[in-house]
Amino acid sequence: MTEATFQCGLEAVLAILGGKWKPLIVYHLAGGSKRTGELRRLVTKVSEKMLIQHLKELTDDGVIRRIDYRKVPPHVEYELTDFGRSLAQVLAPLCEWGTHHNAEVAMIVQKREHAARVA
Amino acid sequence: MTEATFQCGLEAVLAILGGKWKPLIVYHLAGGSKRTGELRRLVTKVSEKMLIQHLKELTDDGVIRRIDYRKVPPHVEYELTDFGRSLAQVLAPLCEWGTHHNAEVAMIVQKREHAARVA
DNA sequence: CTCGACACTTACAAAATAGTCAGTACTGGA
DNA sequence: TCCAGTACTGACTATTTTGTAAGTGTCGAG
Repeated sequence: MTEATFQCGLEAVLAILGGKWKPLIVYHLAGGSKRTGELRRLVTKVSEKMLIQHLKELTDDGVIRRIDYRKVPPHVEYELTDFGRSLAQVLAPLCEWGTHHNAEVAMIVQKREHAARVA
Repeated sequence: MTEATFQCGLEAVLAILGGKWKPLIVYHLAGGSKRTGELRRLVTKVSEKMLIQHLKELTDDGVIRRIDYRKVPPHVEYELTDFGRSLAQVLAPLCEWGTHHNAEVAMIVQKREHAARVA
C-alpha cells in the first residue's frame, strides 16, 4: 500500500459506490433507516437479487449497517453508518448538479441512444 | 421521456461520468487543456483504446472539446467546456472526500480482495 | 531507409456487471 | 388449505464494459 492507491479521490468514491444502484440506496437511506422490502419498492427498477447483493457489499464496506430483529418471518432494517453518512453528505452537491442539469443530461442520453440506433 | 429520467441527481452524473476513466480525464483537464498523448501518460493505466473511446464520448456529451490543429503528424488537444467545468467543480468535494478517506477506502478494497481470494 | 511519435481504428477476447427464475423456511390471514 | 409476504440464496444467462494486439498514414531524427 505504499503506492498511491488512487490518483484522484474520485476513484476512491467509485470504489465504494461503483454499482448501478448503490448511490440510490445511500440516497434513500440518508432519509432514515429502511426495511429491505421498503428499499425494493423505493428503488423501483432494481431486481431483488441486485438489491440484496449491493446491500451486502455496502454492509461489508461499512457504509450501511444491517439490523436484524431476529424474528420469523424476518424483519431486517438498514441504516447508514457514520462513514456512510459522511459519504451521503459529500454526495449532496453532485445530486444537486444532477437535479439542476437534469434536462440537459436527459437530452444527452437521448442523443446517445439515437446515435446508437442509427449505427 | 415524460417520466422522471432520474430518481436522484446522482444518476444523471453517473450517466455522464460512468466509465472507468472518465472522472480521471475530467480531473486532469480541470488543470488545463492537454494533448492526447499527455493524457495517456497522466492516466497511466488506461489503454489507448479506452482513452480515445472515453474522450470521444465526453466530446459527444459536450463535457470536453476537441481541438484539432490539422497538422501532419497530428496534433490534437482536449479541454473542458463550460458544462464540463461545472461538473468538475461539483466533483471537487467528492475528490476531497476520497483523498481524506483514502486510507480507509484502500483498506476496504484490500479487505474485499482478500475475501475474494479466500472464496 | 528504418524507426519512433502522433492520433487514431478495428477485430476480437476477457472480465465485470446485471438479469431472470426457481427455491428456502416460516407465519398469518382468507 | 392455499396464498401472500418476509429476507434471502443459488444456478444460469445476458449484457455491458474493458482490455489486448494489431494496423493506418505521415513526418522528422538518426
